[in-house]
Amino acid sequence: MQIALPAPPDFSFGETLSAHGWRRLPPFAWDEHARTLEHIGELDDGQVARLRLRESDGGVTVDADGSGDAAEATRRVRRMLQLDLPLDAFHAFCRTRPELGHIAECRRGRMLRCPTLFEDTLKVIATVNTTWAQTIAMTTRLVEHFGAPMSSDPSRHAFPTPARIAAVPFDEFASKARMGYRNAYVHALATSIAEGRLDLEGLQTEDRAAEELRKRLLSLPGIGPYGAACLMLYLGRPEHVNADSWARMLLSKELGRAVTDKEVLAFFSEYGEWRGLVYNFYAWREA
DNA sequence: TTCCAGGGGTAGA
DNA sequence: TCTACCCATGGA
Repeated sequence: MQIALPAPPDFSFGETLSAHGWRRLPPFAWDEHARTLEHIGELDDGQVARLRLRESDGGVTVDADGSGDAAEATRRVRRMLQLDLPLDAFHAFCRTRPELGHIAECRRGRMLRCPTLFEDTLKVIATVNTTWAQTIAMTTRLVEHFGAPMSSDPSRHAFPTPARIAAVPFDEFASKARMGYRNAYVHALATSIAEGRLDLEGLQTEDRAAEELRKRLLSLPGIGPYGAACLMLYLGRPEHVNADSWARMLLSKELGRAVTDKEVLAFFSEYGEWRGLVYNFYAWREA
């Protein structure tokens, strides 16, 4: 099955994929030569489908394996590429600031997301207080041990659903996932969703105030100010800066001294409602 | 051995 | 609201 998805004129396939490291985390696979992004996911009906995305004239072409539903494939790709995110106001703001002009010029502002908020959330938890190599290793173990295999190629797995993680006893999950103290966060999160006590995906469809959304995200196990800011950014609410060790390092380099998270936040406060996006696409991030 | 990496939870002030 | 401390894991 092939689907041609039109994209808005301010969309850039390459910029969206390179906005952060998500394309290097399984079950994403990026083919640099073919400029193709692959993702394997378990659909609502339990089927495991592989989506292959590539840039095409005026948008994106999606090749979907298996007999999956075109509407669901489309919905997942639109979420992954943030095709429904309006960027005109952000780009207009960027054009008023010399240091941000490159963002509008290069059509930056969208960030690759996973097909579900659950997958994004687990990956954010896997970036906390660890190295990027460990993040890749933890994510790989989640996919290989707990994700549903593809019927056409059982060596390839989807990202695990909450139900699949919740079905595994905690000790077994911890010994296979090896996520350290994050084991408890991930298993508790998956279990609360699987048991119907938490509607995580519902958080993104309800029209709630930014602060209310932030409170809900902060209440999730393993999600603090950094994680909540990341997830809000992915949900199109960029009014918080996901101050990480990279931000502290770069700002301390610029100021010639050690800086705190608070100083990082103060540095970007002038960008108001756009500060989260500005931070992620600030010129120094290209270095 | 010790430190620490794209922080979070908790206690105590 | 802020600080101090601990936290599992694995590489340097």
